[in-house]
Amino acid sequence: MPLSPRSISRSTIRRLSGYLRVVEGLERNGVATVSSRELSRRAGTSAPQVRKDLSLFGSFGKRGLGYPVDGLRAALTRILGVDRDWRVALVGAGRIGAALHAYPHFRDRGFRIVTIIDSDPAKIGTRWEGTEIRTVDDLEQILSEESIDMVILAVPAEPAPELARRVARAGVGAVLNFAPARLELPDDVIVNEVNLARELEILSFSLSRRSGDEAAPDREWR
Amino acid sequence: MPLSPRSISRSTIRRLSGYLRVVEGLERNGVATVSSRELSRRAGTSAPQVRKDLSLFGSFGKRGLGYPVDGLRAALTRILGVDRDWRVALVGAGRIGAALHAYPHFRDRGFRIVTIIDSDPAKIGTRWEGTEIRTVDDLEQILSEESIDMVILAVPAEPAPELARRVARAGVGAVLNFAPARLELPDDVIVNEVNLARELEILSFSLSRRSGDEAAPDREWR
DNA sequence: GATTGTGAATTATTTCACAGCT
DNA sequence: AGCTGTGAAATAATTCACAATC
Repeated sequence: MPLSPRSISRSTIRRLSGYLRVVEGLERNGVATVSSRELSRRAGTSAPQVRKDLSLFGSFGKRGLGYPVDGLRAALTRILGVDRDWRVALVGAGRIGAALHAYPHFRDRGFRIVTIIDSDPAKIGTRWEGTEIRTVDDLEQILSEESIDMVILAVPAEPAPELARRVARAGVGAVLNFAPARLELPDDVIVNEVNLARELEILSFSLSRRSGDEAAPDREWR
Repeated sequence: MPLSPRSISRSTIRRLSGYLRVVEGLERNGVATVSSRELSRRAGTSAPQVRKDLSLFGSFGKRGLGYPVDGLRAALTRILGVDRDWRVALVGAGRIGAALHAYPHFRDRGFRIVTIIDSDPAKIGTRWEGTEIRTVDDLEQILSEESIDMVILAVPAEPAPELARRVARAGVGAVLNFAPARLELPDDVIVNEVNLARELEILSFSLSRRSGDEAAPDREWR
């Protein structure tokens, strides 16, 4: 029963998030307990994997019975740090920014977009659902004054690395980057990347080797 | 020099996509060759990793010199299957759908959104940049008539699993799922999930264990 | 009888280190 | 001398299997 396991892999965190989603669904349906087998089925992994993942953080189940749904939901919420609200700044008020700003599941999870920042003079001063769009010129000041915990960076690739550096310098500890550019930030800033084109490339890769590629000579690639 | 390596991990594919992005940038800057060291630095991985990843598909470099940028770009484009156009259907014309439809990097990569499908009667018949929004009632017929290769599923969680089944039944081989729901599809359909809330949860998890958690007793989670 | 929690075994992935070209 | 390509070694992740518990 490790209190703070030394290091948790990103895959494990992803799965924990999946378990939380499943367990919330079960709770809404009034299910009282769930076995690792059932949970794994619904989360798309294996039962031993579920038990191993959870055991990294404590002992939440009862042998012979399974896991209490409410207790597990509470534990996962706490482990993932979503038992509190987080102050989020949206940097970039383009189309992706707009979609993210309106995304209901962020709010449901306690991710509160409390400020929006953009560089387009036509947008500065306008409001999205009551939240004013402010100028990127004041980036550092806004992030610091608003006690921002995380930044969602939804800007084009070109300005992204420099903006990310400014965000980091303002003391923000975590960045979710939607720009197709690699951010080089100090180790104490957590960066998570979402590259939308890459997700389609994975499909394209897999589809490509489906049919007729068995005999492709590698000479073709010089 | 394996022609069609048996199985390639998802991590490897992700990295290949990263190498392609880097190499395209180098090419635009007129760089002729790149070493595994330089490439790894720019892609955020290690030099042996780059060499291992590439060697899974062939031998693209020259000892003593490095990799020719143009040849490597061509090879990666081919490996990832983005040396051709793909016919993509967007299912779900909400805000996320709108952002994805306008996303320039999809088109740049040959992912052509040739049809848009929604369930909202108010949207059916209207057009986005010339592409008509069609009714989900005709989903199967549209996907088949339009020879759709991939579907981007940008709908709420509730209808997602059933819609995905219909997409699969229509013979589409790949789905990029933005709905926070797990899709259960036959093994011959490739599914890739993007869960936006999860990406913030990863940040939240990491931020949470930054400070003051060393002594948290696990009793608190019962 | 069912199911967890967990060390041990297995499998997968990454890194090392060096022979072989340029 | 510099750098790739790759088997071998090391590390990480997953699965197994079973004692402990309900």
